Amino acid sequence: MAKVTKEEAMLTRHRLLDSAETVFHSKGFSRTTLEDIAQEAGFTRGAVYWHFKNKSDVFHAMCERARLPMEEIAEAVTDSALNDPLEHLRLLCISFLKKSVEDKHCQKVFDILFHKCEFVDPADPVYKRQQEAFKRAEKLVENLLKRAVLKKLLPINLDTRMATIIFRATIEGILRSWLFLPQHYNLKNQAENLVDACIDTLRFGKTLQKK
Amino acid sequence: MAKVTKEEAMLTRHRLLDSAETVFHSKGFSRTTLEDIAQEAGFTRGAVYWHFKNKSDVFHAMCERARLPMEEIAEAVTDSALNDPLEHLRLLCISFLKKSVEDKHCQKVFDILFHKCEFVDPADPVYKRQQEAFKRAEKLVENLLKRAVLKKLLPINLDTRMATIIFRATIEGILRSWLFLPQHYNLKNQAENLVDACIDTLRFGKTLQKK
DNA sequence: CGTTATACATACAACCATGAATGAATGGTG
DNA sequence: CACCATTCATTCATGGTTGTATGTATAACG
Repeated sequence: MAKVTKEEAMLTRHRLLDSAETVFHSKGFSRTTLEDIAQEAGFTRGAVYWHFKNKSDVFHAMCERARLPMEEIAEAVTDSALNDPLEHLRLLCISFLKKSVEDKHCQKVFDILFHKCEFVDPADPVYKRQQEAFKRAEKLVENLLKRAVLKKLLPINLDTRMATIIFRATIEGILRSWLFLPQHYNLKNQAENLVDACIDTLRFGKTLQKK
Repeated sequence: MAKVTKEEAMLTRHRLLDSAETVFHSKGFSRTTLEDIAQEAGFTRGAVYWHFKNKSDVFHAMCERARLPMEEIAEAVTDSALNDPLEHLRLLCISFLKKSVEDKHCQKVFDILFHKCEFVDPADPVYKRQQEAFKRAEKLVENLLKRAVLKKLLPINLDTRMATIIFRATIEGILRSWLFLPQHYNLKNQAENLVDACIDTLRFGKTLQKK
């Protein structure tokens, strides 16, 4: 028993990543061994060490794989809301939240990133990934807010900097809290309302306006 | 060299917890050894095993110690804003955020809880602590919101449930994001504005009103 | 003032995960 | 068809951490 088709090899790679998702999710990053991951997928550690450098590399690959569906969403939204930056932001957040509820892969990976791993070494690729994701999200939001202001969809004197910070923090907080206690309420049903409420803050809040 | 005063023993206990804070914060929970904690404080593992059952027990004690200053804040606020539930909530959040910035102990512990440990086993005391802290915060917020509605400080038809969820998530998200990138902006200066913006959402948001 | 429990340091045994080294079997390639 | 690289399994050596057991000096106590 050894040596399979290239396709089969890619399949085992994905099975290993699936396995990593489940095991990381149930045991946490630090407590899972490569033995756990291999066994869950029906292989041995040899397979893992062939496809990946070490445990951190498995983690990195797992995150990278989960990134694609999210980017697809972003592109789909960009196409559908071309000239309305505020609607763009709205749809982006709603689909982001809904996707995190519906897609079990995304859900697990986000839950792992929020609650089942540690961010310690700033040189760690996963740490840098998160930092960049944060900054990218901020730039995206702030850019959309500024365009919305220009189009008079938001108050002319909106403090876009503070608005961005609080808006992004809210979306993140909503997802993180729900992942921590999913049975607490139905996020899938409430996603629109919650996002709309966030946008209300931008529209009607006096505190976020300068001077 | 052995056997010191009871006071000295209490002092070493606190020094070990200080040490735990710094080491957990710099290396993360899973990567820190009891040897690390002991050495940082100038003791050996024997001292740690005398004062605590194991590493989880150290962690638990560390959290427990950091809890007190936060509760003092809550009490101080309760005294100062007796008949204005909305102002109560406002002061509570502002002082909570400011304390997290000013008090280095609180800051480290929160950073550890957010980014440098894993929440896996629901039976783990620390996991349960967090769950209960979450639920307590929600009840506190919702209670204050309901009282504010009764006092006509907030719209009569406010959906307090959703309002609570989004409000608490925002405050948590703000703190977490700032801890992740503290140099991103000055939270201490902006705390009031951010909290006021959250309260604006409750006041002026149409989406959070029922029907 | 003698005894005992305390507050640590030191020493020891056991386990477990890692990473590399090796093996084996087959698919791809000329 | 022969050879080599691929894909995984198996084995081995190693180190590092844990928990406990033991040692010890002294503060607390009667």
